[in-house]
Amino acid sequence: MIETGTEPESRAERKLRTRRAILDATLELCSDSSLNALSLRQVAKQVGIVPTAFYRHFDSIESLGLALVEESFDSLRDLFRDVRRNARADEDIVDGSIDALVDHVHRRRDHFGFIARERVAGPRSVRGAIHREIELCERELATDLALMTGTDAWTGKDLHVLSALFVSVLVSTAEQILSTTRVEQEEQIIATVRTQLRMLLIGVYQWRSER
Amino acid sequence: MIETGTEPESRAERKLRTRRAILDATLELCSDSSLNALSLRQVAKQVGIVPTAFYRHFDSIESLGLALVEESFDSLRDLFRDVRRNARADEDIVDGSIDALVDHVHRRRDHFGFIARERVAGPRSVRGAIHREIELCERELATDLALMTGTDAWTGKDLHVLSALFVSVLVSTAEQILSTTRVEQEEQIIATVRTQLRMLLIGVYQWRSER
DNA sequence: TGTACATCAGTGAACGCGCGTTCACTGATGTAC
DNA sequence: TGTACATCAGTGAACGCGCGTTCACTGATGTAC
Repeated sequence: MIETGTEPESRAERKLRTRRAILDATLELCSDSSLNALSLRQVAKQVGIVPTAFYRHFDSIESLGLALVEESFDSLRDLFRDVRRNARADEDIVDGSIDALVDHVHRRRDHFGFIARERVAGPRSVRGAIHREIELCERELATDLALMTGTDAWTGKDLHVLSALFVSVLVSTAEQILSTTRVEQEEQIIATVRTQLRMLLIGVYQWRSER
Repeated sequence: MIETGTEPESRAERKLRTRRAILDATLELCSDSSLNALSLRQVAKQVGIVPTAFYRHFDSIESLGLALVEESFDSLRDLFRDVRRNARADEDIVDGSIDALVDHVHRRRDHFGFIARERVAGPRSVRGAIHREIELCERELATDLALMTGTDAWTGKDLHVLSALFVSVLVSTAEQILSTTRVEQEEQIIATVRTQLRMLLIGVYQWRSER
């Protein structure tokens, strides 16, 4: 059979495309509220399918939310991977990390906003899934930090504490970036977090864990 | 007229009591979701009034939300006042601040949870009101920090940056405390933030602003 | 290659229900004289 | 103090609408032979 650019989709391909459309419609529709305030019918309408067709793809808005947690954390892990790469290559770990953060938040506003909102206001199961994912990120970052600091001055516990602090600051910064649209305000947010991380780094360089 | 314990309420008193009941019912009903997912009828049912009676007290769920922002930030300012008092009196500023935080979050779980959720997932006007209030808190804290550090080593800008960092860490800690019910987990959260603040303080003591 | 049957994404009608808001009302409380 | 009237928090019926979910269905795609 001759392959052409306008090959008709298989049934599986079409289904996947509708599923994708549902995920995208949901991210758009709950972009300034929580999944709890979103109805299945709103999603179906936005996608252009009849409400009952929704059930061919997800059991409920809640299980759709769990799928979105997974793909949102793929974006967040992309960010962490870039931070790690910048930390190895670049001259300045602070600037490199902030650049990666800003870049990824801009590129996937939808995913980062979704995590920020559902983390505190989503359905219970979605909140739980997000908390587990964040803890995973903290542990992963702690492992990376161990390689950077050496194990002489830092206990594993303190590494996790520091990792959690970094994550807090990054989450908070991401939330601030998401809540502004003015460029000059964003630049100020970035300048602020840059200084904050530098203050923090001074403490980090001097720190010796109690044993 | 002789005052007795069972004096009949005036019309104004009764109205105030219903208003209070509406505010309390709302805090309870949206304790694990956003105002956007809450209906006027649910609130009325919980209070024990007919749905239309709601309008005698508030225009909409949204304006009710703005009233709750005000009273929630009264609780948050109480916390800040206690932190300030502990900072003056106590031996250790870190322990004192954390004690005050934990105490206030426990006492007004409803208010702190409300701020945490509506800050990111509430109606636009409510989010705006919360952001303004948080900025006010940061500025107030920056003024206090100026008195503690002296103005020789710190610019006003850096004081605000540091203040914002403290607020970020406190907000993040409050959110973690709110999302757990297990005592041992809470103790770990507290131990973590204690170490985080100590790391940060090392940086703070060494910091000299660029001029 | 052609045919007969199976699969299944999406349809459309129907259900009972809770929604926000309107309206005219009731009756206890408050006020003016 | 007593009376006549005003105020207003709360009532209850009614409205049109969107909700989640059920069910039997359609018709294009996929598969077995």
